Amino acid sequence: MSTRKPAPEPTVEQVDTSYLESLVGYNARRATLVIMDAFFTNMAAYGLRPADFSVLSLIAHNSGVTSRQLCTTLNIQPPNLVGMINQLEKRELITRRPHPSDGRAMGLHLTPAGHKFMKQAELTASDLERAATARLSPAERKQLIQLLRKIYI
Amino acid sequence: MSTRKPAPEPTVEQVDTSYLESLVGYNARRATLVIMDAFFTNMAAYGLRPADFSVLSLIAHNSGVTSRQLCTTLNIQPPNLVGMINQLEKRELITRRPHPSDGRAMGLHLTPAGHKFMKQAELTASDLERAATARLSPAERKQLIQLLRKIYI
DNA sequence: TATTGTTATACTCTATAACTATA
DNA sequence: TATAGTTATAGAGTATAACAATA
Repeated sequence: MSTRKPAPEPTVEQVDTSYLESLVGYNARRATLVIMDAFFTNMAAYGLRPADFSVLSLIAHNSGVTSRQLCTTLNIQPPNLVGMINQLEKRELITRRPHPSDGRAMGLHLTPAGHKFMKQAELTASDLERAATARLSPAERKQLIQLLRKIYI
Repeated sequence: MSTRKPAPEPTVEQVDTSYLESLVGYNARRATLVIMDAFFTNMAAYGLRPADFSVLSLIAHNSGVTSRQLCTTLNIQPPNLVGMINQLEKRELITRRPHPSDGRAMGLHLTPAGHKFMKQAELTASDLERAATARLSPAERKQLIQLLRKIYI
C-alpha cells in the first residue's frame, strides 16, 4: 500500500525556455519578428511593408529586372508579386517597359520620383536596423550577417 | 538638338542583392525561412508545426504552466492558442488540470505518452537544426545564438 | 476593476491551379 | 513543350472585439 501523499499540483514561476533557446530556428524567428516589428513601425510612413521594400530596393539596384527574377531572388510566388507591382506602378514609383529581347517579359524600372523615394526609404531602413540591433557592436553585427548567410546561401 | 542615341534598354544578368544583404532583418528572415522549411519537412511525421512544437516543449519543461504564460513567452495571441491546446489534448499528449491557486486558470501537463512523444520530437528537432546549420561550426552556431538573443531579449 | 480563457471574426500572407501570350 | 505574367481562389497565420468566470 502507498502511504505517500499525492504530488502537489505544480505551478510555474518563471517559464524555463532553455531548450527552445538552444535552437537556432527559435532564436532566428524571435529576432526576425523584433526587427520586422520595428520595420512596420518605422516604414509605415512610406507605405511599405517588408516585401514591398525588398522589391523596390531590388528594382532600384537592378534597373530592367523582370518579375520572374524578383520572384526567384526573394522566394516570392509569382501570383503574389502581381498586386505589389500593380500598386507600386499606380503610386508612380516604378514603370514597366517591354523587355528588349523577351516579348513575354517586362523590365521594371524606378521612376525619378521612385529613385528619390527609395533613397530616403533605404536610409530610414538602415537607421531602423541599427536601432533594432543597437546591442550589437558593428563587428558583431557584421559577423551575425555572415553567420546567417551561411545558413540560407 | 540631341544627337545622342537613346539609352539602350538594360537587362539584368545576375540580380544584385548587396544592399538587402547589408540588413540584419533580411538575412535573419531568409535564414529563418530555410530552417522553418526543414522543420516542416522533418517534423511532419510528428504532426507538429513550429508553434505546436514550441508549446509542447514549454509544457514539457514547465509542468503546470498556464495558457497565459505560454502566450506571453511565445508572443502568441490567446485566441490563437485555444485551437492548438484543444488539438494537443484531443491527441492525448497533454492534460488540463485546475490551477491550484487561480480558479480562472488551468495548469497544462504532458501525459506519459506526451513525454515519450516529446523526448523523440526534441531529438529530431535538434538533429534537423544541426543539419540545417551544418555549414556552421559548433562555436559559430553557439555565437550565432548569442548574437540573435541580443536582439530579442 | 482587472485577468484567464474562450468564441467569433477579419485581415494578411502565402500557395496552387489554370489561363494567355510568347519562346 | 516550356516559360513570363496573370487571374481566381484557398489555406495558413495572426490580430481584434467581446463575453463569462474568477481574482
